[in-house]
Amino acid sequence: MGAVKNKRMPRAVREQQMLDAAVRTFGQRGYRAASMDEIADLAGVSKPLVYLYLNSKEDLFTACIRREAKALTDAVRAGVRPGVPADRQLWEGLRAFFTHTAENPDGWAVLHLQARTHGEPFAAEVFAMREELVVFVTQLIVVAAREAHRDPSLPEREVAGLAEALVGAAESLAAWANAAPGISAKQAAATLMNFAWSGLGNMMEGRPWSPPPQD
Amino acid sequence: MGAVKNKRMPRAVREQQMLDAAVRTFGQRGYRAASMDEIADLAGVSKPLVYLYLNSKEDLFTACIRREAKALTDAVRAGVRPGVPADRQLWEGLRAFFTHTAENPDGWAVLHLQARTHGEPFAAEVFAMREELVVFVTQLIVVAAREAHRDPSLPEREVAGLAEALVGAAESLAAWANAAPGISAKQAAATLMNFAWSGLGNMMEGRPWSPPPQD
Amino acid sequence: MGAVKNKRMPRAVREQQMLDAAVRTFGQRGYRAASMDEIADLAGVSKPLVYLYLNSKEDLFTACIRREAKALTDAVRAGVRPGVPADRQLWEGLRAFFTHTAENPDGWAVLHLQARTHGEPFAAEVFAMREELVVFVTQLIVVAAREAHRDPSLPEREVAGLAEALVGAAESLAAWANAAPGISAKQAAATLMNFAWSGLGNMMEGRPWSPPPQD
Amino acid sequence: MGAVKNKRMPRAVREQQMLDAAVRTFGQRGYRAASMDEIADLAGVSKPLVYLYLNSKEDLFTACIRREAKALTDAVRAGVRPGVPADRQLWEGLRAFFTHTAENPDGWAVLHLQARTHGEPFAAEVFAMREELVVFVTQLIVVAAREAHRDPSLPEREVAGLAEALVGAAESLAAWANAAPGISAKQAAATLMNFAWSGLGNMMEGRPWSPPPQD
DNA sequence: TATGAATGAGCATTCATTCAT
DNA sequence: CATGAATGAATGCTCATTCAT
Repeated sequence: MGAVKNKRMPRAVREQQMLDAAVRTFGQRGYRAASMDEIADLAGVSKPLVYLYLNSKEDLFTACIRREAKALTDAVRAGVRPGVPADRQLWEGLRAFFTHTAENPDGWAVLHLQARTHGEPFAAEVFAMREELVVFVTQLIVVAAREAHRDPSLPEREVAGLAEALVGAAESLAAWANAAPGISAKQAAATLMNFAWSGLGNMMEGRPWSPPPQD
Repeated sequence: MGAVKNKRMPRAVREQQMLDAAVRTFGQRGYRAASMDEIADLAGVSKPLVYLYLNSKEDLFTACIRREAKALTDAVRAGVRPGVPADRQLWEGLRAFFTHTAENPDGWAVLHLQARTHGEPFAAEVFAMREELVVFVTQLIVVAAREAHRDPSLPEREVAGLAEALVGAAESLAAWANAAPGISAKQAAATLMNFAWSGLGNMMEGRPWSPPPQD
Repeated sequence: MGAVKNKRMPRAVREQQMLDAAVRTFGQRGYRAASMDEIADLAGVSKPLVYLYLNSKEDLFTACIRREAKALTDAVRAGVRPGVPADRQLWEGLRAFFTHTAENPDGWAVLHLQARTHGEPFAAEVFAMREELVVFVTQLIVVAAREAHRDPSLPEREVAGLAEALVGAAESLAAWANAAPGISAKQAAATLMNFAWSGLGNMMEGRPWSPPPQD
Repeated sequence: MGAVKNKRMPRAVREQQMLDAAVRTFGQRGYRAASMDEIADLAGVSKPLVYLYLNSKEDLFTACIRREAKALTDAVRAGVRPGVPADRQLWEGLRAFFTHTAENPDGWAVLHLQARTHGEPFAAEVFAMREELVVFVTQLIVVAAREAHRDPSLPEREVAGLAEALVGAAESLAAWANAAPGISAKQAAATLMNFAWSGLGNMMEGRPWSPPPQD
């Protein structure tokens, strides 16, 4: 078995152990390739107990997705201070995002890779979380436009596309930063922030965005 | 069966039929959920013939990935005219990319969703293709910097990260454009080009990148 | 849960509650399909308590069979007045039989359908009850023959067969009367009594048996 | 394995072997207690082949019911000569019925015990067969009444009840004759015919029905 | 070139039953 | 008197893969 067998634990604790094991297994093997046997084993319990508490493989997977989605959005929200300027908020959010995904690779794999590839119901769960992030970014873009004292002339659909592109780039970079050794969460965030805020054209004109000195 | 049964066809033709069926099935059901039965049926042949020609499910999946990866990179390359300025080349590449993925949703699903989620060997195949695109973009960035008559002061790793972010954003937008009705490949390309070249900051200062008029 | 949870009840009462729940569940789902979980739940107790009182699923099923068998034979016996003529006794017994089975469909299902279909030990229990009824009917036939002032010329084995046929017909009609709406216990008893006493031949000669007027 | 392994048989043959094994297993163990493993083993094939040919346990059971029901009704029909008088036809039908059930105890157990106890869909299958027999008997009763030159004064529902009782008695006696050693199909048929045609009352008056001498 | 016949191995799920309190 | 926590052992079903023709 994969864990020390602590017998007779309260239900809530056992459930978390099971979710831990499930996230790890789903993240590494994939939804279909992960077997309930392996998950139960890794959690240090028998299979029937997993079913007693979490009903089915589908329900277990959904529970994993929900837990990890909440953990990620909570982490991003907790990393952003509401009062500061929009670009600053974006920067903080990105840092929190890259930090969390780096620290929870299996959870991130479940959300980013597995949940989207195994049927509507699961994809819908991640989609909801993703929308939260997209909305958050969209608002920041709008606020930033207002702060720049310019016409908020960007049409709505355009803004949606930009937010989508930004979130997509972040998701992609998270995998890149995890794979490439020596890329810290901070570096990943800086790269993306630069790209998003200044654009390639500007950067090459020697006018990059630069992170606040104390970060 | 899914196709008219034409007996005794040359091997090359049969293989393409099988790959067509496989890409469609893998793209829609996922690697594990796709059964060899369904693929053989959809291809209009018996299962043993599939094995005779393509050896195993893994090999078949790999063959799908390779074919679709080649088709995508070929499409991008074919869409870019070598002589033109770097930003123009980038724009053309993005258009070709979004057009191809929109026209081959199953192939794109195989590459973007399935291949990365089912183990190292398959992920490595897509990774190779992705690298081709990243390298292509990286070169464009370097050339653009040179064309801007500036020091290539961007450190190499930084450039790699930018290219990565751009490709990631493109991949993400491909899914978005496919899902949202009414978003054309051209619109998606424009959104991303604007975002990448000018950056959010510039765009809000009223200095967006704008596509060449004749496109 | 299926019943109000009254804590701390005397054992005898709890046992009856469990048997009630078990008869209902076994009767409706069948022996194998009935789960101890469902029975315990319907009885409003925890599973270990069911095991504490009734030992095992087999024992529980046996207890159900015995209780229902006794209830049925008691009902038949109670419905028959000893002093009256044999055909009259048979008529009273049939009425009691059809009335009881109509009022206890789950119990009757346990005896007639479930107990006989799930292995020797259970079938033997019902067989014993059935024998009681067959013996009762056999005696009535013998007495009737004597009352008719005829030689008891019917050989013993023949009489046994007749009783068997009568009981079998009754069992079959019980299901029929329960299924067909509008067939009362009395009607079912009359149909069978007529059939058994007069026979088809006689009935068609216009000489049916007729029930006593006051019934 | 339970049978000699003859490899590579045509599908139709294998299917019959599987049905043979299934009828035997279902008849002896019951629907739920019978395992697909045991059936496959007894048929001398692997489980997947059983599923390939018969789809599911439910479908397999249904196939058994249909085959055995058809065999039984065919046997009864084949045993009855259309031209002869009604009581003679009934007698021939009963003989064929008892002979067939005695020769196919497992098939009879499937129909009489198992199919009726495991859910509506299965019960409906047997019900259909039973109805055929009931209709057959009902017609015989009507014809007999006409042949007796009497008013067909028996109301329709009454006749239905009589036919039901007769078939029920036959079913019950089939089990009895199978269980009691030394009771031949002919004896069982005679007992029932006597009971049904003459009635207990008549028999005790010394006026039994008697089988045609040549039988 | 092509296929009907066949299987070993694995997987999600359920259930009767017991232990510790 | 009563229960929450836990499991060993099946069971129905599917799938990738091969053999004989």
